[in-house]
Amino acid sequence: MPELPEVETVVRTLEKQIKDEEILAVHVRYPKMIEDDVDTFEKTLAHEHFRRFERRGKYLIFRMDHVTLVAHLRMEGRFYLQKDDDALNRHMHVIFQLKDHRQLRYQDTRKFGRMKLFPLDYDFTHFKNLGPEPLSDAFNADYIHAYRSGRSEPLKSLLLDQCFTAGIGNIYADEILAACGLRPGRSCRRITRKDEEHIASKTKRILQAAIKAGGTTIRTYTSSLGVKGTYQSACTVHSQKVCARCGSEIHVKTIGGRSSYYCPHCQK
DNA sequence: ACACTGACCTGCGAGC
DNA sequence: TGCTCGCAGGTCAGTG
Repeated sequence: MPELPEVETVVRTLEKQIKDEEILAVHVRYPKMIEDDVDTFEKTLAHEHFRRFERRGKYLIFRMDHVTLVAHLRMEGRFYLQKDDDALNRHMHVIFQLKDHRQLRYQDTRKFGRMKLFPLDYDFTHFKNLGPEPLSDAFNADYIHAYRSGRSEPLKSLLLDQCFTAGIGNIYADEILAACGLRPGRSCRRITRKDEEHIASKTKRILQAAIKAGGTTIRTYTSSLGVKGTYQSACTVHSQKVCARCGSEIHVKTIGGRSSYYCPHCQK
């Protein structure tokens, strides 16, 4: 499940590997993956070069010469960079033939990922009503206070709301709330100023640590190009049986439609 | 306007 | 062993 740290890792890894590489041709094997007309998509990207690599929330943004390619990995999307004579597997849905006999291959077992083209200078600041980047100064206690006013949803749902802040998914939402000592089911109406400050600071600390570790490798997800993150060993509650802090049994509860892990002893 | 549910997909593991 | 079923989760459309 690529979240912000995993997407950041993929973007930075691809930047190292394919910056200024030319696409000779694109082959889309699963048309629904492309939100544009597939023929136009393939033709537009031919002979474009990967120039700049950006991320907004969980979206990967590739600035080419004349167009911007945006990709969302959803749950299981990943990029591989392989030789063009390496065998394809049946989950590789979009193939970018590069000039140097390599292919950038988008693999997605569950076919949830999407790609779309935008104008070269498209501004993604307010894209899809995405909230501020959690690592930016704009994501602070005052902002959290203003956003949650008038709302009563569980804290877990708030953190997963991409309009609140962009890039947090199920794993990091659980980890952030554990670090704050707050239960995922707690109403966002019932928190204090101190909690708001904790949410802002713990979010930044956890995401930064995860980026440093190259993201989390959990279940089916590994980063592109064989890069494996190591952050999963730092998870204190998510997918855990026992609380790393107090040894209590971790509880799992569905909140906002997602399994939420928490320690009933450490989180109130 | 807000909050919740199901659809999109496939593979995997539990249970019978 | 072999089958069915539920679950995994990011986003969005649809519903209450």
